[in-house]
Amino acid sequence: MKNKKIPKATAKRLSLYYRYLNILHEDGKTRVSSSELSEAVKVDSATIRRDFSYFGALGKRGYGYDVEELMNFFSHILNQDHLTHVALIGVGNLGHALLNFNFRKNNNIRISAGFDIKEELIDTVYHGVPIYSVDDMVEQLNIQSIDVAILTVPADIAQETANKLVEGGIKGILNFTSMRLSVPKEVRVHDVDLTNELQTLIYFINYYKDIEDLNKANEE
Amino acid sequence: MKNKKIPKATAKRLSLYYRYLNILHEDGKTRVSSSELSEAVKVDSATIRRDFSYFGALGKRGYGYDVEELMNFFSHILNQDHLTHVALIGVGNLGHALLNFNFRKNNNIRISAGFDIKEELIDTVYHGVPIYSVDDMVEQLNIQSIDVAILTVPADIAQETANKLVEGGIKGILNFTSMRLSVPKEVRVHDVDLTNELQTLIYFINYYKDIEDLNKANEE
DNA sequence: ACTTAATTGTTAAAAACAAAACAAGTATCA
DNA sequence: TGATACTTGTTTTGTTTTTAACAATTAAGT
Repeated sequence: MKNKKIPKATAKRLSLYYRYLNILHEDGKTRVSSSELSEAVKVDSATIRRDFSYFGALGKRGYGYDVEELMNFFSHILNQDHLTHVALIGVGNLGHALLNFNFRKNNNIRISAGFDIKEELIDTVYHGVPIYSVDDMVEQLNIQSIDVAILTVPADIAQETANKLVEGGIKGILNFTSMRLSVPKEVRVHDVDLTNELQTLIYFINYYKDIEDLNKANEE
Repeated sequence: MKNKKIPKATAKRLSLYYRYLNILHEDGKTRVSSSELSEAVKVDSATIRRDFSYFGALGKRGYGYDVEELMNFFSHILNQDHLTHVALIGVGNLGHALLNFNFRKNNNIRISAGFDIKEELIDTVYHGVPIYSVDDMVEQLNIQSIDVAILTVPADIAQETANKLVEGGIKGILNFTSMRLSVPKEVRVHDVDLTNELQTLIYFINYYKDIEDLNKANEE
């Protein structure tokens, strides 16, 4: 297996490309150019071509890319043929929403276990997902050989819960808590920081307003 | 008002810094060094100092930063003294969770209106937030002078809904849909792509596994 | 067959970002 | 007060990412 180094920035766009290729395929399109795709995914066409080229010559000059071929290629790259079992830690408001969320539209991802401390949740089944006690978490993670966890617990127990996840042999954590986690370097953490996203958006809006004001002021 | 250009990457970290400064302050800490903060927020200490320095000399050599002073400074930068009204478009599973989410812990953000098409939701109040019909959205956005929207509608109506938001004078959209939106350049969109986040995490996990295998293979 | 228009893959340049290194300044303590 | 240890702010260096530009190639039409 060829193993050129794929830049992080490129890797983060692969899933997006794959999704839009699926849409094009469903719409019956057979070919697509980098500039067409660029309009859809809002990524510069040169960046798209560059991204694709890390995986070899996938298109044809003067023609573009074959939608189905490219889709199948990315399907493989993104492990669509292998089912990844995911655990949901903390079945509160957000956890609940994520259980119901369309991850299953991607048939390579399945939330196969939930964990919580609330007695009334333990040993129940939500949306087809059994909920266990956090006390049994390390054990269950091992038994079910789960290696990805979605963390949606309160901030004050985020780190200790992460420690247990590591103990349970987890390889990746999608961290929705407001805390930054300390984990061994072989465990990968992706932060989804909703408060930060919203605050940053607001900052940018105000910042750009200032810039516009400044531009007006500079017309002297 | 001084208006040096703040790099995008720096801007995205400001809210995180602010949050941790608050935690330190609550814990009664009066001073903090860049290396201490670095451990907490998982950002290189040099990057922290560089980030801070865009706003001037905020610390003291040989001492560090005064927690309260720095916190107040960022509070101002992040518009904590000004209430931003936010609309939630689409009160489904995820929307529901976000209504209940702790944005109100930040006293500068308030979700002040929800919009949906489901008759049973319209004219009700969830968690203190009134839900309106999407038909009245443009009107209400104007009346309530809301300029930020959280978009949690199904993919197939994402773009048309975004168009209405633009019509309603929205300045920023936090986009939870799986679609990339076309909006005028003065409107800012931040994408929170949950499927992408999870897929990317899985990709990285497998990718690094490959790298390790490769390293072993290369021991020849 | 030839011409024209289209589009890739890649090279080169630019921009953005991160990290290392260190001089300048400050605190602390004997 | 002087010496030592510490920590910032900034300069320099290195890395990553984006974008522009264009030669090479293909498709399609005449």
